[in-house]
Amino acid sequence: MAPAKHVAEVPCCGPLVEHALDEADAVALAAVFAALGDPVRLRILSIIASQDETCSCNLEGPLAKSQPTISHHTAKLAAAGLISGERRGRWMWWRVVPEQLAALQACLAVVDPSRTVDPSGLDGVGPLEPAQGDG
Amino acid sequence: MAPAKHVAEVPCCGPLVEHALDEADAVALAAVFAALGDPVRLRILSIIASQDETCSCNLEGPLAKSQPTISHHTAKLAAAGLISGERRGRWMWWRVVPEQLAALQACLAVVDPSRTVDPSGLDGVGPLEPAQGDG
DNA sequence: CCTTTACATTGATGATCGTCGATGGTCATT
DNA sequence: AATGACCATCGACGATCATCAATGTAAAGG
Repeated sequence: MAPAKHVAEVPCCGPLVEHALDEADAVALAAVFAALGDPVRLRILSIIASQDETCSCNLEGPLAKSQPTISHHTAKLAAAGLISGERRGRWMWWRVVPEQLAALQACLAVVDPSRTVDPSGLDGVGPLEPAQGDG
Repeated sequence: MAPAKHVAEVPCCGPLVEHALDEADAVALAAVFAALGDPVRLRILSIIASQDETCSCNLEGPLAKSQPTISHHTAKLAAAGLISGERRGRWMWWRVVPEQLAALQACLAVVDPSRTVDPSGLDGVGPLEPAQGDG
């Protein structure tokens, strides 16, 4: 089958705080985030990103998933444009697409200080404050 | 009873390329990304982020969704720690949690340029056109 | 206290997703 | 050519999700 599956694009090249997202853009962007919304895929991406290239056969072991499941998840990540696969002999080698991750980062950019946001609230914004209130 | 809900935290304070994600961390992180994996929630977050505070009543109109649906989505975003709600009189006011977005950004941090990323293979993949002035 | 307004919750339904077993195709080896 | 190894796809099942109608709960006003 042709590997020319539709690769999801990140439509929001700027922070989403600038303006309300269009519906079409929201659908496209949500598809990319949805690809990250699974623990198995997140671990796959993590494993691939931690190395230069990763063979599919190296994913089944650590993730304790069957081969079709791994293939399914890698296909989803590839459709989201987060990884790109290359076939070397019998093995499939995956690598991350840094540009796509960078694009997601841009979408998650919070409002800059120049914007009219109460500075007192953003002053102490640094690491993650353990503000969990379950108790 | 609403505040008793467990607010998801981003366990991965560093880039996920550093090492393979643990399963528990992957589950927690995936929950946050899954909250962003829906177009409606993405638009809700966008609308809230584009303003200082947003009333729930201002969301049903632009999104063309029923009130329970909006409430459901805002609750999910709040459970993911992406927004935080405050009740002022009869209205519910939502605002983003910049720390959580910043934490997600950190997780999406790609490997720094010093690492060996072959740009030749990424030349033709670039969905991101740098020509995005947006202004 | 009662009415109105606004948000949260419940129950139900249709759709999507994650997972696996089975099958087919492609490449390397013999 | 035959065999084995490896990956993608298909079909199916169970689980989760998104959505809405109806109802409950909390706050503001007379």
